[in-house]
Amino acid sequence: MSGYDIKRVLKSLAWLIGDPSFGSLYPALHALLRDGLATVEVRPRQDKPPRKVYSITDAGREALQEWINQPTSNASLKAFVMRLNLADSLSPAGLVAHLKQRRAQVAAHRATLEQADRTLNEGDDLGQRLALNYGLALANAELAWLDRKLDGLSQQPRPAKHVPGSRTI
Amino acid sequence: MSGYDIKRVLKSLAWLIGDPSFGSLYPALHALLRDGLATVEVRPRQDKPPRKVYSITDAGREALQEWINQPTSNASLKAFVMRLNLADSLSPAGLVAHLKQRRAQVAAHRATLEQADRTLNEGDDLGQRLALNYGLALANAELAWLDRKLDGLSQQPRPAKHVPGSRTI
DNA sequence: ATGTGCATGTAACTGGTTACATGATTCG
DNA sequence: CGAATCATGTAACCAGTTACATGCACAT
Repeated sequence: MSGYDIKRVLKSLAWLIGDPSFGSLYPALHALLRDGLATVEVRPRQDKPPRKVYSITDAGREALQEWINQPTSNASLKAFVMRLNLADSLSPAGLVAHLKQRRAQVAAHRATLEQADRTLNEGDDLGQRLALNYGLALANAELAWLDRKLDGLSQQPRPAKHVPGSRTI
Repeated sequence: MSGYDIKRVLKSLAWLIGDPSFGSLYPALHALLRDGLATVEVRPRQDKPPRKVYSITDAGREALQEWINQPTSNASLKAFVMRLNLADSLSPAGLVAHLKQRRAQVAAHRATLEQADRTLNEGDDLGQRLALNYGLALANAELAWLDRKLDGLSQQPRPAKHVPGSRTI
């Protein structure tokens, strides 16, 4: 993809992972080139300015794999979605491990929220209770989603062929 | 509260809003003092190091109100939770407005996710589809939560007295 | 005694944003 | 014909983290 393309994809997930500026994206791409993790190919087009199409190298794939596999101690939503987005590069087993890891983290997080909710006595700060309640709702929704996906993945580890109209995912 | 107290509260919501380091928290507190938005009171304690208890000033309250009221163009989860956490400082009507604003933003966001989901054809990138699906699930959960809260707030704008065992929020 | 939690701070570094700069194309 | 979108980049600035520095209290 080109830098612009990457920006567009990231933008579509802006709610989850934010939307990096070109001022950080292009330098990052240049750094990848410098480190041999990616290559560029300048594609001239009719009546259009040429685009710079970046491709990942073997070294890049290796580094990516390493990044994906390193355990995320912090339960950062952003990092999780980024990894999810790159799930292709994971083996099916790796994906399951990733989801399970996330599940454990969210469950732990929910426990701390519930703990905080319990210690916060009735009369207290409405705002804090609202925020806590919100967090719990989101955590529960995420756990439900993770369980659904994990269930689906364990039942049919690799959907051999696409059945028209099934829309699994 | 003291800087340490603030850190603890923020930490309990780390999943939602992250957990700022002391290296940013203390300087921020000093800046508030400098700008007259807060005051400190040093409270010496028996057998313990003194704590610096910060209090908001009228000017600070004003600035906070301004911050809360300014429309959040970016649907940042972090900013939303922060505002939620400070809902006390809002009038009940302000809180409702805030929730409604958020509802509109999340709905818009869900629409863009659905759009992206539709354009992403079947065979495409599993990772991207997973991330999109995840985003949709979270968005739907949040919308449901917002609707529930908005419903509750419109029915009893201000619960006059606490009824034991009700646990509304 | 040693480590963990309380409690406060500073300085170097880093990663990111904002603003700037350029230029072609497409749409109303 | 001007505005928006495509498309790429650089430089100044800023907000935050990491690492460092200090010291007391409490539990194992």
